[in-house]
Amino acid sequence: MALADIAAVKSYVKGQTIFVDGAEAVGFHGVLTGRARVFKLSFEGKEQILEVFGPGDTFGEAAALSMQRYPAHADAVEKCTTLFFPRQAFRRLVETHPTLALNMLADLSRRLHRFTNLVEELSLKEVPGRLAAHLLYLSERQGDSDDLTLELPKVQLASLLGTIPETLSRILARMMREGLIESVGARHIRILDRASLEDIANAEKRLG
Amino acid sequence: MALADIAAVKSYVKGQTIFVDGAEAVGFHGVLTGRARVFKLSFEGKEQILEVFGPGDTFGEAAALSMQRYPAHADAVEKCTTLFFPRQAFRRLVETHPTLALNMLADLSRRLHRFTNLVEELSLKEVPGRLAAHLLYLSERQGDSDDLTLELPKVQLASLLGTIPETLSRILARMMREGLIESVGARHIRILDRASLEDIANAEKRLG
DNA sequence: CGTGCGCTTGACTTTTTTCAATAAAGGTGG
DNA sequence: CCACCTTTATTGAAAAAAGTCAAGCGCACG
Repeated sequence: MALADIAAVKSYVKGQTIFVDGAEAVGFHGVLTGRARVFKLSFEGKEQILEVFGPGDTFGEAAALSMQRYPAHADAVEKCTTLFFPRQAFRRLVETHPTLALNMLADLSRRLHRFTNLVEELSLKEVPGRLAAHLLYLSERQGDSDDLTLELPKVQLASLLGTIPETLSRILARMMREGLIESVGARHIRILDRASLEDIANAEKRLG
Repeated sequence: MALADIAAVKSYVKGQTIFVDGAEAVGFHGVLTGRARVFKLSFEGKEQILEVFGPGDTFGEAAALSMQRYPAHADAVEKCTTLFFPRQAFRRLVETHPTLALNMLADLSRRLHRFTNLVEELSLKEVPGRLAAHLLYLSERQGDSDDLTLELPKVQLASLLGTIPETLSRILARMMREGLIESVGARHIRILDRASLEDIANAEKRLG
C-alpha cells in the first residue's frame, strides 16, 4: 500500500501536545506505540476526553481529509510514537484509491456510532450509570473476566466519563460499600455483582 | 446521477417512527419536505435529540453503508416526506462511484464534527451556556438578525439541549429578567444583549 | 528520604431534576 | 365561530445529583 510512502514517524513524551483544537489540520496520525487521547477543553480548564487511541488506531483522519481544522485537542497519554500522514498526499491517495475511501467510510461510521453512544451516556445517564457501563466494557475487552484493570489513571477516567475525580471516587466507594465491586490494588477492580452493575448501566437508576 | 434510480418516496405523519434504535439498517433517507429528528431514548423515557433534519439533508447513511443497525431512533417532527435509498443498491453505487464515496466522507466528517461539539456542550457547559449558544446559532442561521424564531417547540428544544422543559423555561425566564433577551410571542425571541449571551455561551459561567 | 502528585473524604454550594399544580395555546367538531 | 379538550408552557417547592473548596493520606519517583 502506497500509504507507507507518505508517512513519517513522530514521537511524543507523556503529556505532549499532538495538535490543538482549531488548528489547521495538517495531517493525521496512526498510533504505533503508547497511547494518545483526543479531548475538548472548557474555558475554565475542565476537559472531556472523546477517545483514547492505542497501537493500530488512527485519529484526525476526518479533519485531515475534509475539514480545515482539528475539532479538538490531542496529546500523548504516555510516551507514544505515531505515523504521521500529511494532508495533501493523503487526500490524493484517497481520491485515487476507492478502496481506501471505503475503508475510511467504515472507520468514520464506527466513530460516529461511538460518539452517538457517548452523547447518550452524557445526557441520559448519571455518573454511576456511565461508570458501570465502563467497567462492563473493560471486563468485556479484557476477556469477560470479573477481574479488570483500569486502563487510565482516575483523573483521566473521570474526564472520559464526563465528571471529576472527586465524584468518581465517591461513586466507586459507594459501589464497594454496596458490594457491587471490590478494589484489588490501585488500578484493579473485581466485579462482585455483575447483574446489578448491568442494571445501573442500563439507567434504571437506583443505588441506595 | 444513478442515485435517483434506486430511491422511493416515503411519507410520514407528525410523530411517526421512521426507524428504531437497534433495528437492522435497511437504507437511508433524504428529506424532501418537513423535518425529521434522530434521537436516543433512555430507559426512563427521556430523550436526547442528536440532530434535526430538513429538506436537502440526509440521515442514516452511515448505518446503511457500514453498520448493521441504526444507532438511534428517528421520527417525523412534522408531516414529512423523504426519499428512501435501499441499503444494497446504495452500497453497490458507492462502491462503483468514487465521487459518491468522497462526498459521503465529507458528509460524515461534518457530522462527526457536530457530534464533537454536542459532546463538548453536554459535558462542559451548563444549560444556560447551551441555550445561549443555540440562540446565537439560530440568529446566525437566520441572517444575523437580533430577532429570531425558535424552530422547535420547547419540549423538543429542551431535548436538543440535553435538559427538560421546566429547566429551559426557567432559564429563559431568567435571561429575560436580566435583560439579555425579550420574548416576542410564543416562538420568537429578540436578543437584547448579544455580548453577554456570547460570554455565557463561552462558558464563563456567571449570570446573576 | 523528602517532595509531589494522585487519590480520597468531608462539608457546603450550585445546578438540575422531580413532582405537582396551573395557565395558556391550538386544533377539532359541533 | 365557539366551546372543548388535549397538548404545551410556566411556576413553586423540595429533593437529588454533581461540583467546589479544602484538608489529609499514601505511594512513587527522583
